[in-house]
Amino acid sequence: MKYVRLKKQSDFQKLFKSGKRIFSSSLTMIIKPSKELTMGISIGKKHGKAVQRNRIKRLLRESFAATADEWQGNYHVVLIPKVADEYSLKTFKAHLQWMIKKNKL
RNA sequence: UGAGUUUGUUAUACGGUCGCGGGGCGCGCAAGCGUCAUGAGGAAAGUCCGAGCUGCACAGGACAGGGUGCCUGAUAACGUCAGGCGAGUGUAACCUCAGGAAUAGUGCAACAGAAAUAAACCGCAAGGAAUCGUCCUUGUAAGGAUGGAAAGGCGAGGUAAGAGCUCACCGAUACCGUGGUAACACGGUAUGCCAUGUAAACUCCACCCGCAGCAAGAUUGGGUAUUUAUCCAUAGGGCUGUCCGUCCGAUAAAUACCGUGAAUAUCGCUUGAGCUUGUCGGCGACGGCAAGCCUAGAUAGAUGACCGUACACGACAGAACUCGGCUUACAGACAGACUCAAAUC
RNA sequence: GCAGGUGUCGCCUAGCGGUAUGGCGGCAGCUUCCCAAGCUGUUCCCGGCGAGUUCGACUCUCGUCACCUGCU
Repeated sequence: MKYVRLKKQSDFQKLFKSGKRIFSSSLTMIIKPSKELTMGISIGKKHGKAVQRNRIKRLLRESFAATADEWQGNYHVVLIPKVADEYSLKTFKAHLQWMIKKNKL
């Protein structure tokens, strides 16, 4: 399944106001039903300097692309990583799959 | 051999599979698909300086305000760089320095100390007095004490005691000569030295600076026509604080036709004071000439994941209009030059 | 990307070339049967960090670090 990047500031604002929040130990996910599957990433200065932040974004995009086929319905999705010492692709991927299965999205 | 100073270069490498950005080529009406090469730094950082570029009037004037400050050069420009001069630390290589003017003027110098720009507390000496464990007058500034700083330092002569009062040496200032483009250096002569520090206090002198920034700005975001209303020419507005000068009318509503993405889209956006190599000029910064090369351009913002091989097991860190510097962060590796110490020949 | 500002006791602040002020707080005492309130005394900073100018720097200058705000 293909997905589109979520870009507009107003879309983010809508999700933060009225979206449903799902938590795991490494991620917070905000979702809302829509016509197609869109994904955005929110990452702030508390996650480190530019190099660190870029790396987290890459890992999240990679893991979302890998799990995109498992989605049953179409949603707006925003991923927010939690602050940690180390970030790895495996944990992000596993947690995403777990969240999708558990909530039957 | 040991210790140290300094200047450069480099910043994991190679191969395979999947994935991302823009580009070329091919297919396709289009969406897109295939393929080819290509895709972060020495600091991309801090935004501390200087420019280009864009808008404001064609970028103007005066005052205010800000900056720079040994000399000569380099450069598009600079608060940068190079070479030199002076001062300071270190045995030395080397390193550091906002390094103009203090008789144009004003301010400040706490505490201590007799006194802080002004002189006499203790002293030293002469004369006088006396109630004889001292006091008064005059001379003096060597010594003591205070301080960051006390009328240049030290030695000799001199004197009642002293004092550049006199002299030698050192220092300072002025003039002259020589060398140097210059800062300045060296030598000579004179002045007994009217005299503190602070201008990163105000200030003076010389030179420089218009203001804003790519979220600048351009095209489209509605345009055109007509009507009405409001402000209005000694007004209002524009790019900065004020003044001069100069330029221009502005805003809102209704009707008719075409148009409908609005923190967006397209441009600005990467060929440039560009890079590499050679050569010539220059001590050098740098410049001239010739040949070759095209080397990210994103816009929620592209470099990652997995596997294999090698070793020193990989630091600081991610372009956002573009350059020239400065500053700061940084695991290491390699190369050049120099200094000191010890030993040997 | 660009522009501007602030760092002083545990917390909030004043001052600005000569070892730093006040309040809240902490501690001790008085008061009370006990607590609170009140009163009295006392404690707590060497100035975000590193240099320079100066006799002397929290203050002036430069660099640096952290935090905050604005432009959309």
